[in-house]
Amino acid sequence: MPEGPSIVLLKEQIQGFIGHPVINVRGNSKAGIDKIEGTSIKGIHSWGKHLLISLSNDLTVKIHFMLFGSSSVNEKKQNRNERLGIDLDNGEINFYACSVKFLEGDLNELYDWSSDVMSDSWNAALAFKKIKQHEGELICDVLLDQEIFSGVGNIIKNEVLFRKRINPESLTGKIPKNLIKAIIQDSRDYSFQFLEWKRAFVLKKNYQVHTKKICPRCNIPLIKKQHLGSRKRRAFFCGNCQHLYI
DNA sequence: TGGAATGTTGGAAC
DNA sequence: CGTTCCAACATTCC
Repeated sequence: MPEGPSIVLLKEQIQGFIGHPVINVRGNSKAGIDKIEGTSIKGIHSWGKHLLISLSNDLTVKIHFMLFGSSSVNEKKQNRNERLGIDLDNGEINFYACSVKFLEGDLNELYDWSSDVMSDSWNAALAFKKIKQHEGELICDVLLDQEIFSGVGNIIKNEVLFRKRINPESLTGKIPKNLIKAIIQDSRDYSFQFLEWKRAFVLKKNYQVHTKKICPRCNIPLIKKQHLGSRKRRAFFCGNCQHLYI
């Protein structure tokens, strides 16, 4: 469940555990999860693809799902070992195949919430400033930069570039400023659209280009590049209606 | 059915 | 010493 909106959805689903005591801690994580025992849940936050569970002992559990991670709330997955399971007095949350780490100290010092496209504190003007430092990079790489667009993943990248009609191989510095601003705006708008489609279990059927073969605008074959950019991620795009700026 | 993917880190290699 | 490359992680889907 890797991209930012999926983490926001999970965060919503476990809000009811805030303020509740931990009854038992399970799992094969080597992060020292016994530190969770005897605490209660103080708060639940997210930053980009990070799920952050703050505890009453002032530690925060940071969950990152990487590519394959998953979770289940108030049930266990069959035939799977939990990486981390937390039993509360009103339910349980289980995490599988994810990275578990502990953070110490004030989250506000550790995270810049204004770079999270899903955050109330999202700052589009700041994103624009940061992008100026990356004008020599391809736009497909810049959109995946978690310091600029925290929470944007490969699906959101492909869909936003299609929606804004920009070829992923475009050189960032050559894209007109108004279009850079449009990309920044849509990275947030589309992420919230992604959230609502995911919530309604209709995300995948709403992909326009990601994993698709035909351009829904031009009705011609899409281009698929397997390892595009310095991040070497899959790109799906239309060579006709997505303009290349070089 | 096997290969690849909604991702990141850390260490080796250059 | 900076950068770039690669393995590792480990599950689901087509």
